[in-house]
Amino acid sequence: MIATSEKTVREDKHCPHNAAINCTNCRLSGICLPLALEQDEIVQLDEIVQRGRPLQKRQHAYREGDTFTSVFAVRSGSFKAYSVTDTGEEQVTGFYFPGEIMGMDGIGQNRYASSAQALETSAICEIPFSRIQELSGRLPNMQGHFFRLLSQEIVEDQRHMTLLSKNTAEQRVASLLISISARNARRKLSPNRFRLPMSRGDIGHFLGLTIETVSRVFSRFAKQGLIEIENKDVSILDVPALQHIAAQED
Amino acid sequence: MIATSEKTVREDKHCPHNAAINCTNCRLSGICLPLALEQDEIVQLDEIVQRGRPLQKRQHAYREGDTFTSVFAVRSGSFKAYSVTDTGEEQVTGFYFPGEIMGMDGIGQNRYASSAQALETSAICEIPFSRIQELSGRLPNMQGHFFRLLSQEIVEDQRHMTLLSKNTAEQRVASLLISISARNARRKLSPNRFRLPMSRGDIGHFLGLTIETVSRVFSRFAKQGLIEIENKDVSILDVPALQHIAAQED
DNA sequence: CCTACCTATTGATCCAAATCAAGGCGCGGT
DNA sequence: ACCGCGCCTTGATTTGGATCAATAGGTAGG
Repeated sequence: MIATSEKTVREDKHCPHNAAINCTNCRLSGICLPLALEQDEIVQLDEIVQRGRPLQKRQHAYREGDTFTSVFAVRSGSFKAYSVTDTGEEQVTGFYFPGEIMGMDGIGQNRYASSAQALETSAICEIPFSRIQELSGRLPNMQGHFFRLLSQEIVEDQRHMTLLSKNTAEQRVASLLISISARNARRKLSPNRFRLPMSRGDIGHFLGLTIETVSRVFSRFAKQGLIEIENKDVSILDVPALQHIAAQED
Repeated sequence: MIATSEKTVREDKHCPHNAAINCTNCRLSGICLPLALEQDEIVQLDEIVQRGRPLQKRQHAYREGDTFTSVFAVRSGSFKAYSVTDTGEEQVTGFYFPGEIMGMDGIGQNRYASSAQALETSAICEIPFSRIQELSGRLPNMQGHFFRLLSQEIVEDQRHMTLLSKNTAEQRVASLLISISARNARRKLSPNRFRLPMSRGDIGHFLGLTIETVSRVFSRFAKQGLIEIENKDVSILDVPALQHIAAQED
């Protein structure tokens, strides 16, 4: 009932990464599911959340086509969600960082519409959807929070459509850097210096660009003094300039 | 509490288009909200649905930035949902036909993320979201149906992202024709002969193409004998060929 | 019925990013 | 420490669709 594929997480109380973690003491509670809940409601949520052993790089939390059972909160590390087209090309539909919820595209068809793969060693919280529905029936805050979460994903996807349909390569890359920077800031990490967990290819498959174009844009930004980039480590030197580019001004 | 903008629909019991319409006898009940509900549940839904006078072409059901209050079911006619970028360009995020629900992008931020404009004289059912939440708390079917609706919109948006990022102009246009054809079939209308309610520009703004490219692709399809097109009236002559193109085979 | 404007078609040219191609270098494995 | 394979960068060339441009057709208003 819980496991969906050979690589799904399993309980493992002995792993130090899992010890004594619950929603109440989790440092992500301010940006994750508990956000909208009262203290006693968080306790109820906590009871249905299943915490597994860490996933290694390239392991999947779920796969496109698997029967939908749960949504997943990222606790540490990062994921890409992607689907594969008829011609075998990969479309990355999103990146997920700690505190963010993935897997909601599976609700409608009872199977996941995308696969979620760890970009580095990562930990997740699995939340069985049947329990969420049950809880949502009793707790209006929970129901409202989930409606909002789903709606926000729609809005983000529509923004991404606009990016893909209207923006230049430079605008797309700048937008991604700004987005990752902002999400880091939300988690009290440096917005100016971070490591990109995904490959150039992943970025290209997300932004609708080839790997060569992504690479060239990074080089150009570096040459212009907007960023420093060495491999996957980025420093953003001129945030306003990047924001300016991303906002397609001029 | 109900009205959101100067152009929002108003009750008008004298309009023949509205007479004696409710969810139980509506011929769209098989594809609209009542889909997942029991008979007595439909009656409860019916009580919160507000039916307005028809909207004329170019009138809006709601506008980007308006405070979110309701979602809308299309009863007749058609709509485009669109948002405007920083540079004033229009991105069409979707087309809505009878039986389909629009406005769900407003839930997350309490304001609509897009505007919905009638492409022809159209009628809508307004459903206050606060009432939906309340009803969803009591009726698990209703809650489940709404979760599914939201999730399906995510899946469709992600498919559209893939279209915008990977497909050629011909594949995009073929996909749209197939999509409209399939939605007509669902409403027991001809899948082979229909009128496109939107302009070439709207199609371009939806598919990430210029108006010229859309026009050229239509001409090319006509020359190849795949469709006949005269202005907004289309006949699809070779469905399998179009599906083949849309599925990006070859 | 005519006029004026808006929408669509068609042709010519241009350009941003894709594709093709060739090294370089970083990292995991032994 | 070294090897080897993928990943990344950079350069040369091509191309699909954008842009620029001109005309035709449809329709709402007078």
